[in-house]
Amino acid sequence: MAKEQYDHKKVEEDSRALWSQLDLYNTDLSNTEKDPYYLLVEFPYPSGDLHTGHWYAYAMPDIYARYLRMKGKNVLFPFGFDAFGLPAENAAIKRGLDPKEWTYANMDTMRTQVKNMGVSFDWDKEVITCDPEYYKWTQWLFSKLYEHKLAERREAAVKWCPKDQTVLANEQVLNGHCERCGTEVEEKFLTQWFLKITQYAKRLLTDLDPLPWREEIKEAQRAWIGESEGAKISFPLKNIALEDLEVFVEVFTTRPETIFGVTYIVLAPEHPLLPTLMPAVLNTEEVEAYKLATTKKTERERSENKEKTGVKLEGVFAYNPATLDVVPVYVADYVLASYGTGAVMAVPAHDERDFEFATRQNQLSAQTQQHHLIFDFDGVLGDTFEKVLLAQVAMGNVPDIETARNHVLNYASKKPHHARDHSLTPEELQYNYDWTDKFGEILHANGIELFTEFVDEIIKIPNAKIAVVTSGSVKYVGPAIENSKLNPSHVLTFEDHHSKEEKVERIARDWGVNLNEISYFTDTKADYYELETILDQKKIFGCAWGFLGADVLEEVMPRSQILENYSDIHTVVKSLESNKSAGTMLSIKQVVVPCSVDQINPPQDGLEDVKRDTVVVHLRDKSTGKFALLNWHGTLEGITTAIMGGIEEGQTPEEAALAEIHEEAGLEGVQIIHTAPWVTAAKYCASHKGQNRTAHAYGFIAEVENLSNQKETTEYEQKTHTLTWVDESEVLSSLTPAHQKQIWEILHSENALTTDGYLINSGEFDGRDSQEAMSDILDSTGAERVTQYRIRDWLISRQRYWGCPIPVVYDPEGNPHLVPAEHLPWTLPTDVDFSPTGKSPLATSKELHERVERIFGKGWTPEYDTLDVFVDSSWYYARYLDSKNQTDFSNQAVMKQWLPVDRYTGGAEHTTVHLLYSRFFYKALYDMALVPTPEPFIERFNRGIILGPDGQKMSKSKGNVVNPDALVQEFGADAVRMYLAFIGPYNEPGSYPWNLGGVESMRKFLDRIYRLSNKVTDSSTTDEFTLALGKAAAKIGGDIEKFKFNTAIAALMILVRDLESFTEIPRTTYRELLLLLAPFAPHLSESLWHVSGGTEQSIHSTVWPHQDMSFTEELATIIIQINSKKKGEITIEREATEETVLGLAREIEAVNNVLGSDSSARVIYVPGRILNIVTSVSSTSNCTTPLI
RNA sequence: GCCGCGGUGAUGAAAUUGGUAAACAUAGGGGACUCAAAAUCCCCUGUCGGUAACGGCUUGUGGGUUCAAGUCCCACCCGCGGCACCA
Repeated sequence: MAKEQYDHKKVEEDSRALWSQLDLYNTDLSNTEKDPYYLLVEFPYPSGDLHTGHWYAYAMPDIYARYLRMKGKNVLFPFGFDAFGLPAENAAIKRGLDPKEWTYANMDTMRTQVKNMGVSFDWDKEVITCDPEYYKWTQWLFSKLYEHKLAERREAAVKWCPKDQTVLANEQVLNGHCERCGTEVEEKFLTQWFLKITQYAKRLLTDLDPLPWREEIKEAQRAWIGESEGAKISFPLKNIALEDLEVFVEVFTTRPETIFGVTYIVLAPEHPLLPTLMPAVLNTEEVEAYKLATTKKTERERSENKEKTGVKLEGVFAYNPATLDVVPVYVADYVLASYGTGAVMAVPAHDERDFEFATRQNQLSAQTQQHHLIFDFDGVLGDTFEKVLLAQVAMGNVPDIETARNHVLNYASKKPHHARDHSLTPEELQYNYDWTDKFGEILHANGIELFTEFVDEIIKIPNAKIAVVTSGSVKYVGPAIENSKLNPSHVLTFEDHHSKEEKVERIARDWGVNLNEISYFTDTKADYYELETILDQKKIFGCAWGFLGADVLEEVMPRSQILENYSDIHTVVKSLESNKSAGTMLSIKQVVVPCSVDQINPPQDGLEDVKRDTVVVHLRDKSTGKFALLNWHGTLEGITTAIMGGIEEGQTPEEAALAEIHEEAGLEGVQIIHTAPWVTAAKYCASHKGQNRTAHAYGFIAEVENLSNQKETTEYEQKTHTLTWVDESEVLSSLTPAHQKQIWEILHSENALTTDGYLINSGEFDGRDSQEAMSDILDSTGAERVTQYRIRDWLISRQRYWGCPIPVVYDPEGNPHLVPAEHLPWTLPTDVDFSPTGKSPLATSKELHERVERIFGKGWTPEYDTLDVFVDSSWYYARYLDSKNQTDFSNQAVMKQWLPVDRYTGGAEHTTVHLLYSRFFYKALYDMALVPTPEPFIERFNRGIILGPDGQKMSKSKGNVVNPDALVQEFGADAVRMYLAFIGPYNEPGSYPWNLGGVESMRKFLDRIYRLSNKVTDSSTTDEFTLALGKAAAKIGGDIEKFKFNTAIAALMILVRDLESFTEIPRTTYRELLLLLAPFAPHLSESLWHVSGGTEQSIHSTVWPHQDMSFTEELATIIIQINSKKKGEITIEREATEETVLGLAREIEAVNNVLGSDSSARVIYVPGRILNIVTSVSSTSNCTTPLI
């Protein structure tokens, strides 16, 4: 009589002894009779302790390995150690241990622990990367890569971990921190070894597509490789005199079609061209300071600082090959030196980052350079003069206005002379002013009003320092100044003989500002000419205030525009500068118009396409905050839009907007408060005109003070639409046409416009689709189409000790040479100082130096760096196939049979590091005909993470670590394995909190199977048992193949529960149950196998029960539904006809009622599944109990 | 921000790929055996109404397609993961 519980310690010991005696898992790789299957787990770093994660990593694939063997496969399931790495070295530094001894001792411990899990690894194939037998071949493969120009030594900016005192590969830097220790990485410029993974970027990408991996793994790799299609465009550079510098900046862009919108060029601070350009740069100090500041910043600081910084290269310009414009050149660290060409063409209108930079740059220049305003009226105002002249006529001093004007012109003819010749004495000048004296009193009377009005506006300009310059005619302006809001500090008084130069210099001195920070408003042509030689032309604002030279000054800025805008100096500057691309302010020029197609009236084929300019105005009622919308009637019934209409000939968009508000809403006195930054378009068919239209829309937000003086609109307007007011939050959802929604969104966006559309402001390409025109634009600019990758070459040098020595030596001239194959393995010296100094520990080895000189000659020196450990692990799966081979890295014949790996399981953290490196390495070997296939792994499963019972990641500091050893002691290895298998699906990226009761419940389940042996008899099996076993075997087998161990165990539980309901179980049935249990609980199943049968053979070398197909035809449960609600069920042969089922279903009262009362009832029958009766008659009657 | 994956009871999770939602467990409740406890066995356990038979509702939210939707389509919300100034 069996006991209640099994003795897991004895069971496990006995089983292990048997397996070792039978040498069960030593795979014969040369066996060609059985189908080979290569199951690979990521080999561990020998840290010395085995935790829950290791159990999960090895015991789960073991279920599959055991299952596959039972299915008759020749399974290779090898194990080894990724034994080079920092912890060994740190143990050496901290505790004075020998890294080698420490590592080998840890491996001994881990081997025992792994064996206690009952994992069926083939230890015979074991690989240890720090073993010279292994790293000899790592070195040999490195040599091959070097010979094929895939390994290269070069100087580059590299990531440096100050804590680990070594460089890191890009893949080992997470968010600017060292992946291993979390220390913030620094940037250094060093000569290091690289593997040219970038050459394989394209193939790593395309070969990914057919792999049956989970999408998130493939996506992660794709993102890491980061392919983008674009073009390289060359911009010639010019100096301040716009002479060619014979230097070209090449930029990379993915949107070459926006080249007409380029307003500046940006170079990365590390751009190699920069030193060449410096002689042409005027502000060298500023540029050097910026470069220094950025190189001091860490990568993290650079990207954390959201504000984009940069400096302009004064005196250097780039020539846009498309627009033939000259644009400024900046140095800014938002451009990365290591990507593309390290330079970009900035299109602020259509690129988010350029937009940010340009906006910020414009804000800065507005702040720093527009603060000092000078208004110089020379004492006379043009409009005043007109009034004065009229007054003179009226008073009879002159007969007519013509005569009056001639007096004035006579005066004026002397003015330019006096302005240029400052040798005139005040006495001499006095003569010229006699004429003006005559007008003095009248000026006094009439001039004040206009001046005061002007000053009132000027004074509102925020943060502006204002000076009003008066001159000899101060006696006329003086009273005006007194009458205005100006105070004495606003006024500087000069004599007429003072030149403009003197004036400006004094202003600068008195205010303590730079000349280039002064903006000058003047009113005369003469002043303008003279100022030109002193001030930057762009800072002079002629406003045609004076009565002369209006023609010239109006060209600079029309007076009407000044009047319109002078309350906002930023607007003045912006609109002025947008006309001059080389100005201080960066223009933001839209070249792509997003275009939507009207859904209700789409354009029709064969009609003429007419362009039309329209306005779309969102009118806001200031008192309620509601917005006006139009509900259209007639043919446009159901459409809701904002106020809208066409722009008539000669109208500005603003004028049109105000006119439409008047027409459609009957409102006046409306203010435009916001203008959409971008023009959008819609295509539709104007069927009444028989034409297709492309409507450009200028969006506006306008505001109305009050609705009290709203007037009736015309009858026509009233008929076509109704005006409604809605809350701001409802506007977007109320608008019906997509284009209207788009305008609303653009009115509220402060971003660049990154969508596609058609081109404007693009010369000959205007009107063409931006995507379609791209290739023609490329051709016209002589651009080169290129594909760029984000991935960088793999930096493999490490300034550490415990790694594979790079098999390179340097001749006395410093040139690298491979260590010849006969000297491999190029062994790691032992006489070294481990302490991390930033220099490689190998440099301290006397033995290494002597070895090099002995072999290669005097003056030759060794390479001191060791290889990144990821090189070691990039090919270990090939070594498993012939791990003891002395003459080759593996075995070609065996590789041909066994590679690629059929299924590779591991952690998600290796997706972009180990997995990508391995694929690259393997492809490189494939190209050298060293491995048989281009991809190393057919399937890749990333396992989930086991969390602590608190749902947090297990860590010693949190005290939530589950120790598997203690659980194994108490419940046995099989229970721990099964609990892990049951916790959830393995091949999903989830995470599972450890449930403390879980292992115990699994143990109880195992005990139930153990106790079931009490019921075993030698009676022969019945169909019932055969059917149940067959079903379970198929289900469990299928689930194991999919790594859905949780549902496999559920099926096993159901089987056990069913068997428990019998008082007697046939021996064959019980033994088949044990077979199904074997992959999950290898020890217990082995033990029970022998107890119940007495065979000498291991259960793990027997065959998985197959489902007897003659028992698969079974009854099906058919669900009877009325209107898709379950009313009962019928168990019947799977193939039963509709009539049969319906006949039986009639016995359900509800069904019968329906079929009796509703002759139109429809019946849907899916054989083996469902019978659904669809009726409009409600089946209120209660249904009877289900039938058989 | 972009990309990917996901969202189902108190919890881990199932669901023949469009066909009985919640299998199998854990936790909880009740019972049997026992002087008692452990062990073992049995029953209940999505939610609302009802003593019950039974009925209504329910797979993040809102729509849609369909005889039928956790599963398909559209919009949105939330969580996790990857990339992130990559032009």
